[in-house]
Amino acid sequence: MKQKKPKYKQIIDAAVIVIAENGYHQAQVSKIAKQAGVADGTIYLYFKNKEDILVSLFQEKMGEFIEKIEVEIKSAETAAEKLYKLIKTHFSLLAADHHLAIVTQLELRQSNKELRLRINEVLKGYLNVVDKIIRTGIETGEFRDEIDTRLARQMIFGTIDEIVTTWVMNEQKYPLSEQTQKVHQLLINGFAKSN
Amino acid sequence: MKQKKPKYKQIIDAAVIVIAENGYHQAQVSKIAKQAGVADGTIYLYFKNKEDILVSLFQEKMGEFIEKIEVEIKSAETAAEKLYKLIKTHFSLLAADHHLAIVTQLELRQSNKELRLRINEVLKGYLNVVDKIIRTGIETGEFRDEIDTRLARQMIFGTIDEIVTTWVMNEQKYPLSEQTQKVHQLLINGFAKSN
Amino acid sequence: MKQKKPKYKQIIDAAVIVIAENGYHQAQVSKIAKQAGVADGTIYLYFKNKEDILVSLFQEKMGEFIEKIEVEIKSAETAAEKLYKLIKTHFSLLAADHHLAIVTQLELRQSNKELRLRINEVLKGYLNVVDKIIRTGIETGEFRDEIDTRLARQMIFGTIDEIVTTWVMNEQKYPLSEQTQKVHQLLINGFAKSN
Amino acid sequence: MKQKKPKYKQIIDAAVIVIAENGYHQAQVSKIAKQAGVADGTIYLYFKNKEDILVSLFQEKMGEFIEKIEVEIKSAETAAEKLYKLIKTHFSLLAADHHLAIVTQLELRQSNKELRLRINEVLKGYLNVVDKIIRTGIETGEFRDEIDTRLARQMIFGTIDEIVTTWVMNEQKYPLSEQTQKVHQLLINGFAKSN
DNA sequence: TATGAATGAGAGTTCATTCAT
DNA sequence: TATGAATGAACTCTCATTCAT
Repeated sequence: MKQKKPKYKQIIDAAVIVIAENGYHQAQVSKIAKQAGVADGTIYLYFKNKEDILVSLFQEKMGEFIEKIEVEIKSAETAAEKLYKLIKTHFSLLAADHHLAIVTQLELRQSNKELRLRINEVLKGYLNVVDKIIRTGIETGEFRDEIDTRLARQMIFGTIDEIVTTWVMNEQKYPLSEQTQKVHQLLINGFAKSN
Repeated sequence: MKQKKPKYKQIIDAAVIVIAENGYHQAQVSKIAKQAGVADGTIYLYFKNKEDILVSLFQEKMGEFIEKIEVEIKSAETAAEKLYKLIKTHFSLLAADHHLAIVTQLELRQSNKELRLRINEVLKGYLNVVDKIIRTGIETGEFRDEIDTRLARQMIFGTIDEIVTTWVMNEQKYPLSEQTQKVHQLLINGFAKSN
Repeated sequence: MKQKKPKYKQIIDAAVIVIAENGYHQAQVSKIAKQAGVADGTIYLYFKNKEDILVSLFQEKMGEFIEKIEVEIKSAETAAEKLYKLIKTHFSLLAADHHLAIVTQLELRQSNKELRLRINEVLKGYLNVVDKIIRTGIETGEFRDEIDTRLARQMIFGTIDEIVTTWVMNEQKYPLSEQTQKVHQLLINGFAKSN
Repeated sequence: MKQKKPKYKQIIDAAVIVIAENGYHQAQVSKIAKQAGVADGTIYLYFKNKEDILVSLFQEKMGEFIEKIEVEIKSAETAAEKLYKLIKTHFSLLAADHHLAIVTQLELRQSNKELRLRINEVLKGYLNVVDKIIRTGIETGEFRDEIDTRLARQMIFGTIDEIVTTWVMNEQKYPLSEQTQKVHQLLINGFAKSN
């Protein structure tokens, strides 16, 4: 059913806008339909239910997100460089789409436990990319080999996520990308062998 | 005035249990009242409205949380030790109260933006404690002095929070406290001067 | 938008019945919906809220009321005859619709001040009709020209209203229309030039 | 039980003030108690329930009202003069107590049917005074003897009541007493034999 | 495919009254 | 007499989803 027809993307984009501008709990299906320029009932020709819109939204956007990050990372040689590219791309992509930043950092977190579990499923793709960088770093000897991959991944994701969330909550007043260097330094120091 | 009468705490403790066991959106006032052993109307003799219960809950619990952490930290000499104590106490307190862990890591985050802003106000007390440790570390020369305090604080909080949340989402299957040493190592490496 | 669709009138008629039979404070929206044969939510497709049902009810019914009275009055020549028709039509219309009589004389008066102010707005249409009769009478020389129009209008409306209310409170045990002649006589004597 | 102790009157006067200033539906028992300077529970030592406060209020005030009117009327010779005194006193007493005017003309009418029936019981005392004047007028030959006493009484009461209510609704902007002469004229013309 | 009118379940909060002190 | 903490019943309105057209 869920075909990648124009209307499918149209509805998802409408959902991002409506949620960003009205907040999660004020994003009624009828509002999304209106924003998308379709009737309420039409939504249900493309999505099973409201939750399905949100999960699909996250899948679509996170899919693009991961794709772009993987492209960037490929061109990097060392694990440290790859981590740098990951942070930079993560920051850039969200800084470039304010609506999306609000939706992923603030609004979608208000969803119930069940929906958040499904979102976490999608998030695993991102976390796998992080894991790969860490393992690469250990294999190449850049990172200390007693590092616990899961903890390292949680540190990377937790740090980046917290920084972006604070930035969104402060209404994106300062440039996010400029923090890349420092954040990268802090994280790398945590992993790297001391020389 | 909202005095710390027995019934006040009784209702807050009931709220923690009800929210943890039923989820944020299924935690009706009547359920909390029943759990607390009072009539629905009695709730409103101690709290202005439902939101007030939740903010008060967070204030009370976070207050105790910060108090206990500050006691532990005082007895530590170095900034590194203080950070160790902070992580250990944070992990221990949540590991010791499964209900509270669920409520703070998962359920309370489903609240709307307004309530989350008020919760963030309370959270600032915790973040100030972290800040103090970082500044101490810089002053004593344990930490590199080019460290950005805000980013370091976000790294510490983001990392700890992500670890605890994952742990709660995995239904607290593995011991949290045992991670203290490794987490501390990762973070300290990020801050410490290399020798 | 509030179009005069069948369902709009259907709900208003249901409201009259429910309020007359249960009383103002026992006329829950769900009861009105049931009586109208629609779902609770449907009410809100046609009315903004409960108060809007009541104001609309009064507007609709008073609108018809005034229309019918104006038709009757037109065919009368003298001011005295016009007044006679007004009283007669007023009595007849309420005597013909017991439910409506109860609602307008007893139940709707229990509404709060704000709603009553809005009802009074609607009532002005009726009072204007009365005023016109009085002014006509003065102009044609039937009525004494030192008469204070406002007081005369208050006498006419106050008298009619009090008579109808008493009649409703006495459970409409005696025929209302038969009083027309006497009431008219009393009022006209108040206004007419003595010969 | 209902002894005329100071506290009994104290509570009734508090009720008048609270209802006048807050409106019928915002006049909670607790507010009346506070205004009277007693505890909520104390109210129930002097009144059976909330309705009893309102009926008693009406009884007390209407009692004084009738007493004063009867005193004034006694000194008048003709029925016409008696009617004049009645109107004048009615207007004066309400003009002298703005709170009471609001309560009797606007707020108490929002009570439910049952309470209004009990209030009407009390009102009968007033209506009897009116009746007596009418009968006197007929007996002395001042008034036409084909007059229907009930209708005449309804005309008198309806007219006066409507005038006072409009005056209260217009926030008592113009002097009420000055209308006495004209109102009296209108009514008397209705009843008097033409010469 | 597309529409949009209709559905109906579900919960926070107030306040008159009681009763142990 | 006097207190005031505690009680608990009661109701409007929203919004995801359906289905006849």
